[in-house]
Formats: sequence, structure tokens, C-alpha cells
Amino acid sequence: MGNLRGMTSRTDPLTLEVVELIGTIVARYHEEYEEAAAKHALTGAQARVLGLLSRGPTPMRRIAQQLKCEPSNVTGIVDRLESRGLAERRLDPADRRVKLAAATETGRETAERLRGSLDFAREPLAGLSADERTVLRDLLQRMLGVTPQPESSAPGH
Amino acid sequence: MGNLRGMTSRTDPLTLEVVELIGTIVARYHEEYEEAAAKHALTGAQARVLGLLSRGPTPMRRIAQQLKCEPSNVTGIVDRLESRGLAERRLDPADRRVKLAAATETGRETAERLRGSLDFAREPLAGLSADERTVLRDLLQRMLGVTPQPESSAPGH
DNA sequence: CCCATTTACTTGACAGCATGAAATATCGAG
DNA sequence: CTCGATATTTCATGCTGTCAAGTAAATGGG
Repeated sequence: MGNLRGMTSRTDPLTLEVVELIGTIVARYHEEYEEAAAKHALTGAQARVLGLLSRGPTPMRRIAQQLKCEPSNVTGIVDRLESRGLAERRLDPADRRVKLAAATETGRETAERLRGSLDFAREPLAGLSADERTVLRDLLQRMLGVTPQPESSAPGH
Repeated sequence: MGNLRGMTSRTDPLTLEVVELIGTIVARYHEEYEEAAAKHALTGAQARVLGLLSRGPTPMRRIAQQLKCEPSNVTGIVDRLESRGLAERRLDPADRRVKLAAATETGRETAERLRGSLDFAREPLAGLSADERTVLRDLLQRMLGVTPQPESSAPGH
């Protein structure tokens, strides 16, 4: 049963172990995210949108792209945030078709507190030294196919 | 600005970078999971339950525990699997209150094919050497506070 | 300018997920 | 047997998500 293309088959035990670990991380991350959102009486989706809006007014369409869902879905989520005074809709002067969803002051505060309670992967990471975190970062970047951004003299594009 | 308790504050840039990467991994994992499920005309929840059932008949209550949701929710999910011939309910001879959800033959086949298309973190991991995967595994284990299981002579409980 | 097309958003219908409360059936202890 | 705990289901409700249809505004070719 030669594995001609590489040193590891898909059922390589080490790889499976890492896959399992990542599954665990994903599960725990979600769990904690929903929990943190619930603490502020938000659903996961609402928390994600509010997090986006706290970075600045955003067209509905862009929100849908970031959430990878249909724009019609965003309408409802922003409606619920709006009805709670956490977000508002503004008109884009540059294009009257678009509506910019923006966090209100209350919304920004909520988003801020939310961020503060998102301790996942901060707590756990505290157990690793700076060197280890660097190694972890580099491995994760390579896994994700991210080209690590050079500190300076970035090659264009 | 002394940070007396450790070498890194919660806003340490390196830590934030790793947190960000983990967020990316979580997002990608989910995306691919839902996609793989959809390929088999399943929702994410249905795929997760079917995956559980493919390992053996399971009481409804246990499914709820694994999914971290209310048992009443599981009823509907198993209903949908059952109406498609992927799962069935059996009575537990030992306790007539419990119903065991079990994958049918078709269900097991579907679960098998599903597993096969869950390529996330296998593809990406192919870019890492065995040594690197080992390092990654150890770091993730420590992050998760997992005591690495000894190869033998596991301490009980 | 005018019309067709495209783009941005909303609405409505519908399915699935998730919760909580209430009903049913069974178990197990006293 | 009776009481309390446990396992499941049903029902009502709300949120997320999709799709199809509709409105409004931008855009481009005649």
C-alpha cells in the first residue's frame, strides 16, 4: 500500500490526532462565543454583526458577505439589533440604494464588553511561552496558507 | 505599566494574532463542515447526529448531551433523519423509558461518505512535516489543558 | 433623455434549530 | 403502592437561514 505522493496518508494517526484537536478547539470556541453573547442577551449572529458594526458603519451587503449568508437574512438581524437600540440604519450619501448599519453608542459599549468576555484562547494561551506562541502562530499561518506579512519592505500585492 | 502576573497582557499583540488565527480556523472549519453536509443533503446538526449514531445506537438523552442542547431538540433532528431512512428508533430492553436512535445501513453509508469529504485540516496539514505536526499537536494539547495520554499505563478516571 | 439592466435592500413564505413548559410513561426507593 | 426522579415527546415561540418577488436607485447604450 505505498503512499507515493507524500509522507502521510489521510489516515495517518498523527494527522488524525491534530484534526481531532482542532475539532475540540472549534467546539469549545463556539460554546464560549455563544455563552458570552448570551450573557449580553445576544444570539451568536447578533454578536457577530454587532462586532462588525463596532468597527464602523457597514453596508448591509458587506455584512452578508462577511457572514457568508444572504442579504435578506441580515435585514432581520439588524432589525433586532435596531429594535434594542444597539444599531441604527443610515443612508449612504454616495449611493442612495445602500443602507449603512452602524452601532449606536450603546451598541459600541455592548460590543466592547462582549470582546472583554471572549476569553477563549487567551486564557488557554497563557500557558504557553512567547516563543511557543510564535511557533504556534507560524504553524497555524502555514496551515491556513496565509502568507505571513513581512514586518517591513512588503513585496507589493 | 508593569504586568506583574505574567509576561503577557490580554492585549499582547502576539496573543491577539493567534486568537485571530484560531477564529479563522473556526470559521473555515464550520464552513467546510456545513458544505460537506449539504453535499449529502444534510444540515450541520443532522450530520453531527448521524456521525454519532454511526458509532452505535445512542439514547436520545446522550445525543442531547453530546450536542449540548435540550433533548426536545433532538427529537426533531432524529425525526428528520428517520423520515429519510437514515436512522431509526429502537426500544432499550433494559429501560423502557429510553429510545435508542440508531443509524440504518443507508445512514451508516452516508456517514461514511460524509467523513470522507471532511477534508478540512487534512489538506492544510499536508503542508507541515511530521515534526511540525507533532509540535502543533503538543501546543494545541497544552492550550486545551489536555493531559497528553501516555502511550500505556493510563491513570484511571 | 430614455429604457434596459444591474445592484442594494426589503418582504413574505417556509424549513430547521433551539429553548422552555407541560404531558406521558417508566423506573426505583421507601 | 406511592412518590419523586428520569426519558421522551409535544407544543408554542423566537432566531437563523434560504429563496423568490418586489421596490428603489444607479448605470450604460441608443
